[in-house]
Amino acid sequence: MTLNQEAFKKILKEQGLKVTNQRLLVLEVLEKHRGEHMTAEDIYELVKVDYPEIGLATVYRTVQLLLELQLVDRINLDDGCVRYEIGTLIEGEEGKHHHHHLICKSCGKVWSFEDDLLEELESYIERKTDFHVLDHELKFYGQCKECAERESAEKRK
Amino acid sequence: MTLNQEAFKKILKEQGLKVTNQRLLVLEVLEKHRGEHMTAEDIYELVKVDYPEIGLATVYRTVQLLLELQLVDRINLDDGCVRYEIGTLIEGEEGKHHHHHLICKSCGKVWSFEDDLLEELESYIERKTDFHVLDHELKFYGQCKECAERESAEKRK
DNA sequence: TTTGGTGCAAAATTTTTGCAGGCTA
DNA sequence: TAGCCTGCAAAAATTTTGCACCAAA
Repeated sequence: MTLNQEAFKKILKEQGLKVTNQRLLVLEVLEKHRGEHMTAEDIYELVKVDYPEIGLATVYRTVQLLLELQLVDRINLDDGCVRYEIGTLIEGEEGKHHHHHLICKSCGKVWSFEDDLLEELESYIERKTDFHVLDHELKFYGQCKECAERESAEKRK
Repeated sequence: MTLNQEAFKKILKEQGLKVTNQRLLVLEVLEKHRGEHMTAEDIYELVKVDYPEIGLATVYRTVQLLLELQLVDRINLDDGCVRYEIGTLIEGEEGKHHHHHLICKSCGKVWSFEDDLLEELESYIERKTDFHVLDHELKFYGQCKECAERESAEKRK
């Protein structure tokens, strides 16, 4: 049982929510797959290995809960399903420390990109508009090295 | 018949595609609602006013086509449906000139925000990684002025 | 014991697809 | 006329919901 799991239990109790196996297991799967972008179905399949009686609806309800507790981020990679990724808050770091996503239009693979430049843009928005920024999501679409090379090789033929 | 419609016809013909009423009407609706974020269903309802025999499947197929021709942008406001917005290319301006979206977490309203700061970040990514950036989508989540005021008024009670 | 949580199945939503017929070029 | 395009309906895919039962506090 990891420290994160203890922290999660504490958060649940503080919110008057119940600690259940299903909730612990969903969080555990997300933690073990940190940095991946998992659909509800992905999580469901992995939890089922240790806990076959879990239902898909519970996974949906649990990720919704984790989202509200701000323990996971929701990402949409435009492939028709919503994806979830564990956040950094649970590790004790203060403040959100998001990364951006680079999505290859050819093969669909996704890379992460760390950057702080948006803090600047967020404070600019706060100054210029009446909008209070809490969070952001930034995706770059383009082409990865492999696909660029493959396509230029195909052209040369 | 607007100039844009003529330009669109030309593009279709250049691509060996057929000019149909349905395609012209979908584009026209998107143009008349420039700056809005329309679902396929929204477009369908509006086209039906002038052309009741159109089918929803045709709208889906047409926005997909417009996307491939880079005449519209796809946006996902995390409300469960994909939205489309006419781009700026069709007006003759060269290069993409995207705007970002400010999404209020309380009321769901969406504002646009013009900015060029991301060009810088894009070229930084090109330098630092093997990824060739073609496009981006940036969303800010937060709270609009009205919702912030309403919530602080509710607290004071 | 009480209340919230879960599993299951059905429903709801959004989007895609197959096919026969229609329209553009 | 030939083949792309369309409308319709069915299918697919994802997510939500109702309800009876179960388990945590």
